[in-house]
Amino acid sequence: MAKEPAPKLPASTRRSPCPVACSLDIVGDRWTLLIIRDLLLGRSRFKEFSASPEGIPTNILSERLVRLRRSRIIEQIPADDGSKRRAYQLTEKGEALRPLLEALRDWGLTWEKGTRAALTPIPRRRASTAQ
Amino acid sequence: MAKEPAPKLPASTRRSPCPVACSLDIVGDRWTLLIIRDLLLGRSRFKEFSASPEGIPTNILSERLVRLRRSRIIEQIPADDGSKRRAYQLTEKGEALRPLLEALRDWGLTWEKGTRAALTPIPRRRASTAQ
DNA sequence: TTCATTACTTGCATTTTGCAACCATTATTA
DNA sequence: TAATAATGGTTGCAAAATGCAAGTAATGAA
Repeated sequence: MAKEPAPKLPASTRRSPCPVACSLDIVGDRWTLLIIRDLLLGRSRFKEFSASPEGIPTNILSERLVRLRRSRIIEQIPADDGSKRRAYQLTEKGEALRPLLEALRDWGLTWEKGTRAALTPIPRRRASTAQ
Repeated sequence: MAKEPAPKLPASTRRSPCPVACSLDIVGDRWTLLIIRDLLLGRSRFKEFSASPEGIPTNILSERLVRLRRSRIIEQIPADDGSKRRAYQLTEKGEALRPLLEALRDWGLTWEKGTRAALTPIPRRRASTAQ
């Protein structure tokens, strides 16, 4: 990871106690929610996030994954392909962002011409269900 | 306004046709949705946005207001205090962001300790209802 | 053991942010 | 009416974040 982005985001560094502002402190940038989107779509590996059409730079992706793990929105699990590599998956806290992503999707579909649905409801996967 | 931020945000400058990515191109930063929050709470003047506890810098606020008008999310109307000054209000497209803000609020309230509700449902105001 | 892939890190140029100061109108007051 | 204050911004600049290309360490495959 490139640079330490503050130890744990303690409540004292928040801009205000407003839950909207607080949520934006955590997921309010151009890339973080795209990673969440990919996870909701079933993607789980660094390479898969990197391959998404928006083309997130690898240094940004790497830093965001660290930040998301610190915020307990994602966790690392053993990859289900038998290799030693690890995969990412949403925690319960991360899964709870689904309505937010759906709201973003619905607004975009309704008000911006030329967008096409990408975030369809997919079956939830739960931790330790390595299937 | 400080610097022209691209004429109209034509579809061709989008990172992808994904409606989530497209929405984030428009409202995906740390400040824009706080302005929308304030508008949903009934605030309508530059000074009121500026006075919110998160303390948005005035140059950022100014640039975001221009951008939001370009995206037809807000519009300027005559202030309802009889003065020559103008106020901002949400368009229908902007009001349609309400579920998104509610999702942000709910997630913050549930998962981040120490946040307090700020975005409560308030009666809608419609354009040209200068009351 | 060599090569390819994955999952990153590093360096650097460009862009955005944040802060403080300043300025032009509009409104208030004396 | 003149002076003063408040509103709604700009401007300049330092610091931080972003984006791109290139490099690297640790697997995994042949």
